[in-house]
Amino acid sequence: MSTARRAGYRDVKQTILTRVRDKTWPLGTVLPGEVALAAEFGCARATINRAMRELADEGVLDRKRRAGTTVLASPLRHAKVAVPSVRAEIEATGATYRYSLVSRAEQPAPDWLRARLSLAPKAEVVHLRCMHYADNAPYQFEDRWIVLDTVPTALNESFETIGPNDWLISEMPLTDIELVFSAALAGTDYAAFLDVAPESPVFQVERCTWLNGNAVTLARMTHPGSHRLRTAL
Amino acid sequence: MSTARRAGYRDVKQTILTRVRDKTWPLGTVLPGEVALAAEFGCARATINRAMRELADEGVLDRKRRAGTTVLASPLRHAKVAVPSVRAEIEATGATYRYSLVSRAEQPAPDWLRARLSLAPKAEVVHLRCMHYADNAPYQFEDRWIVLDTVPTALNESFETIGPNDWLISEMPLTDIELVFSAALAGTDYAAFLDVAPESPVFQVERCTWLNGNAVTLARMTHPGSHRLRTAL
DNA sequence: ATATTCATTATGTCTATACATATTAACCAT
DNA sequence: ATGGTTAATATGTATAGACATAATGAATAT
Repeated sequence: MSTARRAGYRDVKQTILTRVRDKTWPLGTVLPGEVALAAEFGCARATINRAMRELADEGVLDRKRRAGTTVLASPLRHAKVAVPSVRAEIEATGATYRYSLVSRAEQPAPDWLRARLSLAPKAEVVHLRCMHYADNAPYQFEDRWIVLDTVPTALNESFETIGPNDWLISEMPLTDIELVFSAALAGTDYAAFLDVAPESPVFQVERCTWLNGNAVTLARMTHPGSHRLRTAL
Repeated sequence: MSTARRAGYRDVKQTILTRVRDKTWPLGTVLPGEVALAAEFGCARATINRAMRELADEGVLDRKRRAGTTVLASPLRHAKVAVPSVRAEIEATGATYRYSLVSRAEQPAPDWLRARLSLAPKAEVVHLRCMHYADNAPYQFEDRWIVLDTVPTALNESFETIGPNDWLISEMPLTDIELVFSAALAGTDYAAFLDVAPESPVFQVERCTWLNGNAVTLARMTHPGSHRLRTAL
């Protein structure tokens, strides 16, 4: 009558999750060991192991050798933020993407940037300013600094037809990303590029990327305040 | 001479990652099958499987039955955003946390909220307005709506000493979260609470949470524009 | 009391094997 | 050509058994 196939790791995960959610196993509970659960579910220890390991990866459980598996405090502490390239972000909405280079300069890294990225005193960077349009409406103004010590090939690239983000993705491996979100006022500079009033709010995302501890690039991306970064999980 | 223990799944992961990064296996490459790699690394197929599966989970590889495993475009598409409670967020910086309830009202859900959370026409909500201080300086103004159909116990809670977020965490399980980040102007209302000028920018995070498809609560959290939400991966 | 040693225990990882399942490519009939 | 059937194939999942490793707590020595 029932569809009871043997329990797979998904079934086990689901059941454990339910028991955590309905407080059958409240906060801090140490769950039965893998062998015990394997007996209960009638499956192999490896199956229980995978279920519990994945729940631990997802932040639901905490596992320690010898100590056993415990229920963690807040089941949902983390959300994933998609970090698509602007192009992908725009094209995903069905709009037409257009890129335009505003300026390009090779220069010594300004002090604030050296401090921010822990650069050497005489580090050189390429500073780009770019615009990204969605259906010809201003979508994002991008201030981009690329560290030449880490990415020397940036010297030979004009960035007139390809955006720095798309170029870097195809050119450079990355190991770390740091994101900072904040709000600011448009001011005269951004206002002109984004076609909004200087006293209107703008939404900024700063993205630093690193390769094995060496700074690769810093991007400061500015959107009209009406822009919304949506994410789920 | 070499420390060559038998390759574990971590070693396999590392080696594959290196080959992806140094373009030994460029974008779109279909990697050798699991059996072939198992032979190369001198380990069992399950070991290769785990390594590749985890890399797929991390967004480096794409796996399809029969089609094989391919190298994905952007090695870092997702970042995790920590969603701590305000209290934890403030106390993590070493500052003293203070909470204060501004207002509390039980009312029918306004139209925009009903639409936003897909509520029934006659749904009732508790609307709270709260302030969170770090070292007695305004840190966050919180507009909070709690859906009474889903959380009836909110009726009996005054929220005068405990913030709605802390209360909900201890009270309710959650299954889904949606976050929206944006920028806005303070305006007279927020300005007074956050102690900033009305024409200054504010940073807003809207958080909807759900339990099995039923809306639990919506929080609109407003910070002074200088606030920075930092995240890494 | 304090430190050291050591057995115990739960998880961590690997192996070899088996069967399931999605997808493609080749084949065949129309 | 077109459409449907089928076999081959790579991954997906499960199994039992084995050994590794970290953490605990008890027993022991200082």
